Amino acid sequence: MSKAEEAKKTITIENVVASTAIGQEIDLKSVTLALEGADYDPEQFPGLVYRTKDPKTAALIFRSGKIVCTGAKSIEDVDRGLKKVFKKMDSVGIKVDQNPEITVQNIVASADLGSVLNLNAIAIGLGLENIEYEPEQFPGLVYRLDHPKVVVLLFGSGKLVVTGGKKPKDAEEAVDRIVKELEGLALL
Amino acid sequence: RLRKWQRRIRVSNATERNLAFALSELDRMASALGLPRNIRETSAVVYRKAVTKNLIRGRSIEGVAAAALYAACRQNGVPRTLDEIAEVSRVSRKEIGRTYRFISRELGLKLMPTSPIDYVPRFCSGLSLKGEVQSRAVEILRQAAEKELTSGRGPTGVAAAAIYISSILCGERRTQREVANVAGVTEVTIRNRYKELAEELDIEIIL
DNA sequence: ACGTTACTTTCTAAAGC
DNA sequence: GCTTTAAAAAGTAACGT
Repeated sequence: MSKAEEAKKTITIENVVASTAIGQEIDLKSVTLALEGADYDPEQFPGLVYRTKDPKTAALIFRSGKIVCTGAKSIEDVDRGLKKVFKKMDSVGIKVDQNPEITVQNIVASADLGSVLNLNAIAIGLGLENIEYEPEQFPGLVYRLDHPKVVVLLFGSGKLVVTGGKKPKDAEEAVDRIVKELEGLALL
Repeated sequence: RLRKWQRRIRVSNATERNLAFALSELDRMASALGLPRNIRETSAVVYRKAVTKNLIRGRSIEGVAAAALYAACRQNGVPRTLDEIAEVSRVSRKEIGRTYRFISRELGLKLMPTSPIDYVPRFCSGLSLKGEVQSRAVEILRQAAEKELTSGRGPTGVAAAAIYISSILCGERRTQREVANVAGVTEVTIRNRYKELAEELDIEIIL
């Protein structure tokens, strides 16, 4: 089996960020008082923070009725988490459309290439103009891809992070390309 | 017609005033760090290029000047850490680092990551260590680079560890605390790096 | 010299300063 | 640009014991 196939098997989705909107304005003040565990400090941030334990997510609820859900480990968990948020809103007297459109905005995934990397050689090989590698500031090498449009963080251990994608397939394509480019340069 | 001329003169004056301020800022920081004239000139060149490409928009003159100085030190092979630049700047280390990344990319500076070797002469002189200790530290760092013991590690920490080992091997031992202070890293970092170097390079350290 | 916590980098939406 | 949220990677730092 190819190294690309092996690496793709190690992909783990670590965080999914999604946005949605209930079609209604919300009085965050009253919601804060009605929902236990709700954090709302308009001086600091205009959104109300509400956390769910299963799945573990954090929802940011805004006056406009727009909601951002972060922390889910899968797209399914985003839906489950938001369903719970909607139910809670409902129980507090806010009429919520139980099936609003949910848009995945960002997916963070990790993976393992299986062998250590020489980041210095990779920085030169992939081109200093396309890469950011400043070990004084951060141990990871930053590689921005155009297709798919994601950002990959490569580490000396061979592990990596792919972020910026909107679907699981973006991470797979990114790993595939990274492996092939590194193999082409004999750096993997 | 006349207004257009006045505007040009005004813009010109503002541009020249800003450039003069930036150059004096570069000079002030360079003096505080005791940097030689060639680096001050390099930093001025980098700053002028940034102005020519309109990279100052949305950024402070101090921030771009600090980033230009940081870049100039690296271009000349005598890097200062972001912490050292930040100490003589009014801008935060975080802001200098982000501005450096921006102008580096926009100006196509294509600088290689800082090598631990470039810190050896300065750190060694700060510890009053002789040339023999320096060359031995450099040799350790060359081997470390070949065995890929530097990927992702902070250059100053690796350099400090090599100097620590070298000082012991040469019979001019410096304590981890002394080396840590000169290199601007913690003793914990030196300990982690030197243990790794000693083991991977089969160097026996007898304390 | 441990252990723990926390900060560095990347991404993304939200409303408002 | 900033503010807040979540998450991983690995290095470094700063606490406390």
